[in-house]
Formats: sequence, structure tokens, C-alpha cells
Amino acid sequence: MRILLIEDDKAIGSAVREHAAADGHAVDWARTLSAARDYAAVASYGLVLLDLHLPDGNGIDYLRETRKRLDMAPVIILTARDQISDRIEGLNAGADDYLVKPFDLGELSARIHAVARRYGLRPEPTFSLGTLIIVPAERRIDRNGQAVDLTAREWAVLDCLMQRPGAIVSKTQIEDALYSFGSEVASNAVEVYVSRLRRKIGADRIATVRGVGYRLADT
Amino acid sequence: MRILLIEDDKAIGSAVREHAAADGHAVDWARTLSAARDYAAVASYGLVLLDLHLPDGNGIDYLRETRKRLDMAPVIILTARDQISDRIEGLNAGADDYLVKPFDLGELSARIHAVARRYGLRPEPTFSLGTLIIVPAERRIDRNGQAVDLTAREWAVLDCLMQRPGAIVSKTQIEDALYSFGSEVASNAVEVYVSRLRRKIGADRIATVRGVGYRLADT
DNA sequence: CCGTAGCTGACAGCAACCTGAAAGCCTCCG
DNA sequence: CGGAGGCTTTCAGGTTGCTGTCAGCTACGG
Repeated sequence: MRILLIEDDKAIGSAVREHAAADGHAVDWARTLSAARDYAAVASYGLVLLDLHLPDGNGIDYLRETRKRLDMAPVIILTARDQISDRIEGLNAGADDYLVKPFDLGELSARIHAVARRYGLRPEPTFSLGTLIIVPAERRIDRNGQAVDLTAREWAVLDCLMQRPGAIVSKTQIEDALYSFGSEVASNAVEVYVSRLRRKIGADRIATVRGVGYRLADT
Repeated sequence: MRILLIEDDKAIGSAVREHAAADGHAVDWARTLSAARDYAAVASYGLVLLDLHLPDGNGIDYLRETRKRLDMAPVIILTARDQISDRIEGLNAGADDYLVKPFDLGELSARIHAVARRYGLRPEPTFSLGTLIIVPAERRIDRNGQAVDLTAREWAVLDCLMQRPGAIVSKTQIEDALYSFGSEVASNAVEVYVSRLRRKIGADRIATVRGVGYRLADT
């Protein structure tokens, strides 16, 4: 998933960026509201992590702006422990969640996953595709009783496909989910990861739709 | 909205019930898991507020059960401040949110509101032509329960016909939709694709209007 | 019954895709 | 600090199957 991190504190920012990247997400890090607007103008994000106190304004304003857009991403607010009123105001302004600083990075992962699942509108937290069982929340896969290990990138691709099982996901969409802004990838990386995924979870799980993209088998 | 409150603590339970009722919601209060199952068996809820520590079992189990049902309601977990691991487990098991006890009642309102908004919006336009189901957003077609695979061109033709179901679309219009400007196509390509489409989705779905064009059956 | 419009099977060509191999990176460990 | 191991990215050659074309056929209207 592609995440927009809006945070001016370098320590928190880099920690979050690192941790989310390890989970296979692509993170764009904006240190100011105006930078965030620039990012949002050109890219589309699956999630926004929003600090409320920023050098050039209040995060709530950003929230209000973004809520007016149709393609709004879910927003998780990052807030200090003692600012309950901000938190409530944020939730009322349309935020989906909040994390209290300093927060546990494991909890960050859990919340990111929860949001992703929520917006993927998946009725069940686990997928069972024939003899294959996928538990996105726990990042775990069973194939015929055997645990399957995926690398971060492989997982990111699979995650992208699981957002809408049965629907077609374009190569560009997957690419956008894999790579942060600015890192130009001039290659067939997506094809390579699909290839590896197929070897690990079974070739017929992922169907190629020529000229369009890929699709996760829904049975 | 109708809310199922699962909570054994009388003080918290009555406070929540009162407050939510003041917000205009109907609240059913179960003090045990078995009572909750009884409630869920007869009524359908828009939201579940779930305490994890109950006299007759763990709330996580309830969460897992309910997640398997198609008509599952969103779940907000009620948890004590020091039980972070429970909280994470809950979110991973499919909860949508959590509240830390003791929680601010204003925050409860905000969260209920957020969940309602979240679940309110999910449009999905589909075509159903008799036993044929087309989901444009996912680029997916079902024919008698069988998935139908279309190539890029075939889909383009169908898409063109779906723009105005029932109306006549000329061969030239379809051609324009298929081929970018300037690329001269001196052939009967459109006829070929209509032919292939008919084989895949059923001959009688697309009617020929001799000398004019084609029309998608609207029943 | 004839002429025209539309249908469809076959096929060569080619873009899209797959995949093995290898080089670059990063992290961990001694 | 250096090396090992695993992950990522790139590249190139092989393969697949979509595409556009044509030719022969069918269906329709007059």
C-alpha cells in the first residue's frame, strides 16, 4: 500500500517510514502541509498518517480539504497523549483513527492493516483459495498445511491483489503500491514478483489478463 | 442505528447505553457472550461494542465467529488502557476500532459516527442482463455462475455498448472507441470482435441492426 | 432469386509476458 | 571491517496468445 506520512518530527518520521517500509508499504514523507498537498496532487494514497501540529498550519485543515475529494484516503491521526480535544475534533472532521504518541510500532502495523482491510471491504479476514489459506492480518500463508514465507515485496504485490479479489489490478497500480514517489523503476519488476509469487502460492492463483493486469483467483 | 453492546460491567454498560440512546441509537445490552449470541440470532445490528473480558469467555472468540458471517456488523472493542496486546489481537481478528476504558463519552459518539459514515458509502454499479452479470468496476463478468474472460479489445467493445444499453451504437462509433485517431483500420475488425463477444457472453445479448449498428439487449 | 451486409474460422505477426541468471544492495554476524 | 546470505532490480531470450486480416460463408431485404 502507498502511504502519505505528514510529520515534521524527524525521529518519529523516520521510524514510521522505516517500519512501514519493512511491512512492504511505499511511504512518501511530507514534513509540511504544503509538501503534503504537492504529494497528494500527483499521487494517490491508500492511507494518510497525519500529525496535527505542523510548521505551516494545522493538520485539521488538511483533513477538511482532503475530505472534500472523492478519492480521499483514510486518515490516521498522530497525536500527543494530552490532546484529547484535538483527537475528538479530528475524528469528527473525518479522521478514521488515531495513534497516541509515543506509540508502539507494532500497534502502528496493526492499525495500518486494519485500515487496509477495512477499505478493501473484505468481509472475511482470511482468504481460502482452495488449499491455500491467507491471513492478511497476521501476514501468514498456509499452503497444504505448509507455511509459506513471502518477502516484503512479494507480500505487497499479493496484498494489492487481495484488495479486490476477482477484480483486475493493473500493473501500474501494483507498481504504484510497491514504490515510493521518485524512485523510478524502469523494468519489469512487477512481472518478476508475480512470477515468484506464483511459484510460492501456485501458478493458477494469479491469472494474467493480457494488456490489462493481473487478477487473484476468487475460488 | 441499532447497536449491540456486549459488556459485563454495570457502570460502563449503563453509561454507554444511556449516552448512545441520547444520540438516537437503539441499544441492546448483553452481559455475557451467550446472551450476545441470542441477541444476534434474532436481530441485525449496525454496530457491535465489544468488551473483551466477559464472564463466559473471551470477546476475541465472538469476533472470530461474527467475522465469518456475511452480514457482520462493524465492531468496536472496549479495552482497558494496559492491555495493548489484546487490542492488537482484536484489530487483527477483524475489529474495526477500539476505545480505551475509561473513555470519553464524546469520543464514543465520534467513533460511532465515524464507523457509520465508513460503512455507509460503498456503491457498486453492476449490469445484470438476465443470467449475465457484469461488474465494470472490477472488469468482471459472470455467466450462469461461470467467470468469463474477455480480452482488452472485446471488453472495449462491450464497454462501448454498455455506455447506452438498449440504444443503437454504430460500427463507426465502436471503431473510434477501439482505435486511436489516425490508425487506419481497413477491415471488419468490429464485426470480428462482436462475433467473439457473442460466443463468450451469449449470441442473443448483442443484436444486429442491419445497416445501422449494434445494440445491447437491455433485459 | 440476387445483391449486399454481416458472420466466422484460420493464420501470420507481434507485443506482452515469463523466467532464469547475474549484478547491486542491505543487514546481520563473526 | 569484511564476508555471507538474502532481497531487489535489471536484463535478455524464449514463449504465449491477442490482434487484425482475409476469404468463404450465411442471412436478410427487396
